[in-house]
Amino acid sequence: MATARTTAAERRRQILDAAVRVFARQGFHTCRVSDIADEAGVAYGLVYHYFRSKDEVLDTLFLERWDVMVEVIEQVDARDELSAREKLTAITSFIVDSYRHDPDLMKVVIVEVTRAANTFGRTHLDAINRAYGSIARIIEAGMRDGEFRDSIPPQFAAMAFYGAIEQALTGWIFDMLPAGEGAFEATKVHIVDTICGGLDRAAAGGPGNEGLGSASHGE
Amino acid sequence: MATARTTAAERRRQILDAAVRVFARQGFHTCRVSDIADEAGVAYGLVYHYFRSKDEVLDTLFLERWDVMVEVIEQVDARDELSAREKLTAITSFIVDSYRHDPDLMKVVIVEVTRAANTFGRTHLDAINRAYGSIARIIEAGMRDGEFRDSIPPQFAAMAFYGAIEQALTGWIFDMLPAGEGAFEATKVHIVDTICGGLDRAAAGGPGNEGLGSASHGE
DNA sequence: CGAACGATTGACTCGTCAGTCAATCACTCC
DNA sequence: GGAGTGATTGACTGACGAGTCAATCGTTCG
Repeated sequence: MATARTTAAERRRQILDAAVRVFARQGFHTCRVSDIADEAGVAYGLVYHYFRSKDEVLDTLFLERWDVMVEVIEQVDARDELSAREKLTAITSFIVDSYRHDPDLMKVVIVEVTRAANTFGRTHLDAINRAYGSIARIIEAGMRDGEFRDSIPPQFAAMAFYGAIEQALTGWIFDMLPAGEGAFEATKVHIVDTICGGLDRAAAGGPGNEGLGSASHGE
Repeated sequence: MATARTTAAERRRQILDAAVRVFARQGFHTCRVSDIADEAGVAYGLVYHYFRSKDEVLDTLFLERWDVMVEVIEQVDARDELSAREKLTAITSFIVDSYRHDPDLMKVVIVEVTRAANTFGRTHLDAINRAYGSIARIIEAGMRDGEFRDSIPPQFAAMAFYGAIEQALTGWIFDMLPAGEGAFEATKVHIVDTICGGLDRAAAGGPGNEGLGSASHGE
């Protein structure tokens, strides 16, 4: 179908997309390669024509997404007109929107790689650390400018910040936190508000800046 | 050896302790039951004399520790003389000290169960949520008393708080954060400082209360 | 001493998959 | 048309590891 032709790239994508659904539904360790093939409507062996191993499928999925994220973080950092808090807001927005846009993929990235650093993430620790590092740099700059207090190590603050985001997504993934359209925007504000409230030199009062446009999306 | 007698309870413990070491070293999914038996210096089949399955070994390890933690959290909450911030400090202190006291066990609890909610944690989601709930209640009370701002949902704040702790431990586990004796006490302060700074109604300035004694320990 | 009973042993069974590969198909180009 | 090339198929293999179980050991107690 679809014009006598299905390109190699399309087939590969088809398998990757099926893998996302299967990993999200059954988990990486629990599913069989045949489940991926079935979901993609493709023969077992074809998966091995496009990927060296089951691991490589997950690796590809993770890196595809993570690289986009790291790049977005770095682009955000480069926008000199933004305050540190606005930068963190933009990053939060991008990640939450990534989840809104494709919850299955983010579930796989987080549950199977990021939060599974022993099994898989070990391979990707560098990639993960690159993200932490970029965030830490934003926070550090904020401290230098006097926007943030400097009594907390930037590296730790970055982990707390990213941790809060990941925690929110995890809460949605496992139904521990109410999801739904409304929750997304509200949570963005809460994340930044919680973390920055603790970083801001001045203090108190309501949330700082809201309604900042989100960073442009991946695909 | 050891006086003709090794009681059933001791043997069981011996196997559990070996399992902690093996799980911490190789990961739950990667290790074989025979690895546990070998590490314990015991025959393969004996593991099945004391436990129904490999899973039950991990379950036991997790619940033993988690139950202590939940109980400590509830005890801390009951101490009316403490402010909400002091309660959070006590909880942070307990968890960080748990890691200091037995890093392998905490690594297993966090990496293999808490952070792997898809595989295993699913079974333990209730237990995990009980902890979040107790923390949320402490934060909610702090809001009622005017100690904390009430613009953030307590449930979310609890996740951010626990998330920051877990993130710090994860950082130590995977060498992403400097560990070492000094780091433990400093990190306790940073965790509470980061989160409460964002929760405190008033603001600014240095960390609030330091040097609060930690809650009494498990065993 | 010698049942009796639980602790202990480790070889074995049995199911499960990841990965292989020889065969077939479909398209292109001469 | 038909040879060549790469995509596609799915039965098969080989390894691995959880859990079983019949046999042995050691202690206790009559």
